[in-house]
Amino acid sequence: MAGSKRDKKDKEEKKSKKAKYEPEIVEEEDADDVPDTKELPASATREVAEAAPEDEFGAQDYRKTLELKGDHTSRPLWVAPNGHIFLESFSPVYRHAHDFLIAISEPVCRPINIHEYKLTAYSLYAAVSVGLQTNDIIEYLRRLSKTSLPSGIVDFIKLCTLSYGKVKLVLKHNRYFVESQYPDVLQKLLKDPYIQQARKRELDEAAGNEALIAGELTNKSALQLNKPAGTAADQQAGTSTAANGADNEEVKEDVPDDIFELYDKIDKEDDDDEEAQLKTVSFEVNQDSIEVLQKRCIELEHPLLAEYDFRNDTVNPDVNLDLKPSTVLRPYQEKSLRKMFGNGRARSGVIVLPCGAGKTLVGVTAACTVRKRCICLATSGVAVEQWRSQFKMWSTVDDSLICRFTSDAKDKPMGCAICISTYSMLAHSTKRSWEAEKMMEWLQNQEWGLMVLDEVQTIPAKMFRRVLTTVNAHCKLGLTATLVREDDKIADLNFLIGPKLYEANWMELQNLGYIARVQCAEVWCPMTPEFYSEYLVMKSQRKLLLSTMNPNKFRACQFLIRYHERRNDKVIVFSDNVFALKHYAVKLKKPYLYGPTSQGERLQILQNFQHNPKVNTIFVSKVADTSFDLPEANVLIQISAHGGSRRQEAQRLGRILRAKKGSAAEEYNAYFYSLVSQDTNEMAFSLKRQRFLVNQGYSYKVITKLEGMEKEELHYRSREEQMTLLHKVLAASDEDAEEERFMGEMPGKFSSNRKVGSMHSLSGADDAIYMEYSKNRKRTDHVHPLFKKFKKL
DNA sequence: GATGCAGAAA
DNA sequence: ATTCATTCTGCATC
Repeated sequence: MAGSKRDKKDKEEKKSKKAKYEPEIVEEEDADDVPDTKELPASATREVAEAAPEDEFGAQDYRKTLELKGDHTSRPLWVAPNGHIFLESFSPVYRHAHDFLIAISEPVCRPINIHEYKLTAYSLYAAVSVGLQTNDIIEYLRRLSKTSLPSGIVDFIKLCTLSYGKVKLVLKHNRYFVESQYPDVLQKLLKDPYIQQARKRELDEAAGNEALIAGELTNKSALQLNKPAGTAADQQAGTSTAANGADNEEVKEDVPDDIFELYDKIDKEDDDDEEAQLKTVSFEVNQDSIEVLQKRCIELEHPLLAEYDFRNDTVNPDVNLDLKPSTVLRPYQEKSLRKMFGNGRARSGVIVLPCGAGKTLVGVTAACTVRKRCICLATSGVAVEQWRSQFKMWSTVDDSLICRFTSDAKDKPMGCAICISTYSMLAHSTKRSWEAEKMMEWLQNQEWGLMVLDEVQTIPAKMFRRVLTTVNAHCKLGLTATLVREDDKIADLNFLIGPKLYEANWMELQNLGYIARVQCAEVWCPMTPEFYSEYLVMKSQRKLLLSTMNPNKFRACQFLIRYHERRNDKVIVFSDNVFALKHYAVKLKKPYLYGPTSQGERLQILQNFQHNPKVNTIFVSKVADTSFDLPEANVLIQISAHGGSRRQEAQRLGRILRAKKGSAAEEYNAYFYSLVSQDTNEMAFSLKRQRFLVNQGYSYKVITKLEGMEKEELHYRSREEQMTLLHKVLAASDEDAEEERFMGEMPGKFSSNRKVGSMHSLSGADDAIYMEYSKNRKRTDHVHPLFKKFKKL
């Protein structure tokens, strides 16, 4: 066993050349400095080695290695030896298989028919920490699979899961301990120099015991594990499992029995998977070293599980906090909470739900379940207010128990049950006001039951670390809409907060009517000749401006606004570029809102948009990416977006995702347009931005011509108007970059650009191609270029 | 006291 | 590589 493990590791190291194994000892004099955690431990990121013959197209043929089962048609999965799993979404047991796969693997891509998942060490670690056991995983996978399981997969699962979940990090009396029921595991960990450093020694030595103190912290609670009672989550839990049962009955005949048998078994075990174990060994660790410790433990393949046995915590007082009887949770919200509280304790981790799907309610319910002091962190002051009002809306909490802590609202902290603050407030590094200083002291001296971290993906990792290390909480719950980032920092969440506990499938929520059904479209706007010739000569920053100010784009935007206003839709237009934002808004006589807009004015604009039937369109900058709710909007037009940020695209889509009422008859009830200037950088960026949503199953329709646009009276129809606009744009950009423009005129310097230009100026031919393209794809049934690859599947 | 602006930080 | 928007604080008002 140990031998095969070593082999595996060697193989991995060879495969990913960046794997670094020699630990560097932390410098003594720089105790504050956290060692570099950017590099993820190889054991955490590793994947299963590829082992299949490839043809010249990279397709792999497993017919020789895997045996197809006789009844394969009624089993939903293909498990490839490289750890990728393919699920038929039309299978009668789709739901079960999906729940299972979400628990053990990462979703890669979920278009209509076949969903792709990937087994990783992290995902298996997460599976163990929500209560699944090695044999269950293998067994269930085997039963769902159409073929025999690749032996490499079985080994990989064993390797990743057997050692996981055996060591816990617990907070007791405001001190941290590493705890385990397996003394040999702790012994092994303590041989590591990092972990030795992290260990707090005085205590053990004072007790005159060099070795581990066995049984010092006996885990009595393991004996009495009941499901949390009294919350709506539990009342609903019963009904929804009953519904699942009904599903089973209907389809059972078509499906091999073993699939259901095991599912029921796992379902039961999930609740009481822990056997009564009385011997627990532990050692104390320094709070400052927690992060190093966590990282090291992952590298040693014993990730620390952070669980909070809140119902047996007699040190911290219970707080009077319950959900209102009228509060009803949606099935997926319960499901995510059941992952968190599955064994009667609170597990730390991340819950991923799309915007508008009710993340806040999940957080509130978690707080009401734990019923200990709870600290909530949000990204902005506005969000803090929103959390407060949501707490009041869903729970019975008394106003006096909520304590806000922001620069302009500091409630009295004493005796409060819920503290809501911002990340920047807690992470503030420079001088604090007297009041803030006092408040921080108090916060740090508390032992918090639950820490809720909102919009966890947007926080810079550094700030995040500071927050996590200054405040002590038994359990951390991260909430987010998207677990993607363009940098690699997202994996840090895994050991800073905990594993992903639950991730919703956007398409599924859409089909069930919990979020709006969105039609995504990419509208291609040809550049006018004048703008394009300038575009070719400009440097990249101003290319951006020119492509967003493209008169044809403006006209498309105006047309779409008019079209949707006639249908009584509420439209928001996004522009990252402030100049474009103002110009569009002023020209179209619509209100706009951006950074410098004062708090009061923002409120006014938003309220008008919500209640005033005359204000149906607003223009917003990046500010609206996060922070405030726009519950009414159902049309979104994006005229400029910076870079290829998948997260931004997803977040913006989220702005119109709140389910709309009274439109069940229509196929779509929300619209998302991305206006793209043809032949510019925007095309490439737009493709990149869409990747996340495409993986979630959304499809983008390409529109090259908007029906009925000719008939409308729109701005910038004549060449004169367009030229005036061009001059205005150039003048505006000249203001801040005069010399650059001058350089642009010089023949030598930009010759290469000009060459590109001359190639593109053959674009008479290009136009012809696009014309043909649009003809083929006109109206219905277009296949976006992106989807070609899915068709092959 | 609230409001508004500058300056720093991330 | 830059821009934009954010949050703090402190100091000036009215």
